[in-house]
Amino acid sequence: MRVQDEKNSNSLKNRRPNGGSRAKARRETEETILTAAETVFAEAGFGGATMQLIADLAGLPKANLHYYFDTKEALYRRVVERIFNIWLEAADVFDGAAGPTEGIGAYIDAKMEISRHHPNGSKVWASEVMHGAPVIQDYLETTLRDWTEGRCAVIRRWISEGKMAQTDPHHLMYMLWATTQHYADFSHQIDTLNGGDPLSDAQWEAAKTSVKTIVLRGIGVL
Amino acid sequence: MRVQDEKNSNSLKNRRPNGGSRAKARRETEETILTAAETVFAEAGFGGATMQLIADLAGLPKANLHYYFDTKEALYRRVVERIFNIWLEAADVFDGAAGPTEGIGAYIDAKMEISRHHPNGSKVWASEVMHGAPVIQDYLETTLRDWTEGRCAVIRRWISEGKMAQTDPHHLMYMLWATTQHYADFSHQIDTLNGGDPLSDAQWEAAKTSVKTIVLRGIGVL
DNA sequence: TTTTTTGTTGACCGAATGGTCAGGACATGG
DNA sequence: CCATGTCCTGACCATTCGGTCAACAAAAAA
Repeated sequence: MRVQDEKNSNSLKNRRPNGGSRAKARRETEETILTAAETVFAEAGFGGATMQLIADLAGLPKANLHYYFDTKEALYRRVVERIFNIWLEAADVFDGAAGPTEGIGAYIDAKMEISRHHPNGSKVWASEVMHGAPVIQDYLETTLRDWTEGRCAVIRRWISEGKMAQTDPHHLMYMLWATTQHYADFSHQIDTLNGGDPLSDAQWEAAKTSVKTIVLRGIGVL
Repeated sequence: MRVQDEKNSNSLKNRRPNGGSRAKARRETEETILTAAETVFAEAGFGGATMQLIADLAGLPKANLHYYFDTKEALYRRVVERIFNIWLEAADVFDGAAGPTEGIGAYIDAKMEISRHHPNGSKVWASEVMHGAPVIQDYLETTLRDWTEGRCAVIRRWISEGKMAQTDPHHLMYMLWATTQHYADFSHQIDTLNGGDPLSDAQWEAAKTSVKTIVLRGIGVL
């Protein structure tokens, strides 16, 4: 419900715009489908999304989607994996930081940027987790768990070194995730409370500053 | 996908357990259906939920659901409205507070309690907003907007009275919503990172304390 | 009791959906 | 040129879903 009709206009795919190789064209078509799928899954959820809707948005016949992705669930899985990887990239800025001011501050900035530029991905991820992670449960139990424990260890070290206040690392992580991703997942609500307009550049900067200020002061490093 | 089969066991509804009035029985049946619907909508999303699944969980024939609620969308709307009202109740503790320590602290406690005891409701709300609020857009533009502006005015007053640090009220509200609702919406992820177990009583208390500590210190009232 | 209103239900229907398939188009390699 | 494998697509199918309906049961009203 929503996802405007794209049958004859504004499709993501212009047929054969490249003289490139077969493999390249394949990769581009896959990317087109994945992007369209991400949008539709984000706007309608897995159950509400239809292959026809995705096909229309991608500007391809429905049967073509099944040539590249066997099933709706396989396509969905690829979309979620794609997001998960982008999401993990933000970890880089966390690592190698001298202390919480730099590390957590940069992490907030990075996550806020992702929320701004990949809101659909964030929504699909949120929806997947909310529904019990039927597709990516293994990721949660392996990659995410390891990643989380690693960062929590860093936080604990910062605490023991007196670089920040005594704080439960897990709940701090949850607060960071929740707050930053909120700007993607609840963007519609935020826009509505902003008079119906998306946040401007300045407002995004203000958001980042507000989050960083409260969190960093909240862990005693301001 | 999920929502275990409840066709022959454990149904929410025991047929005619009351000698009460007609109106009372009606209210009870409606409540049974609404509770079942809330669970199914939370676990499967609007598109993934089926009337049959809700009927099975409620222990009623599907046709009976349509006697009480005309359409799936009408039933969904009632579920969302129900949640919205519970969610607004938490506003009470915000009002009449002498200052941010008391008001915001109590608000966090109240919202955390809701996340703990109405996780399905919170998930349905989150899902609705994430998908662009097709059903409750009017609530966002009227009730929620008014409510938000009211609290922001209070926060601004506290700031001008020197009771808390200079803080953007909207972004503070978003942080409160995001952080507290995260414990409901992402409970599956949190449980997974908790070794697969739900948070214990003590862990819930620790969560509340952590959130309150960081936020209150973050706005300069600790 | 009889009548009327309210509640209950299995069977059914049209529409939509995920997925299939046979055949055609097209590029590549010989 | 032809042969071959890749890519594309309209038409089609089985299943499922939301919703309807007519008949039935139960309670209230008369």
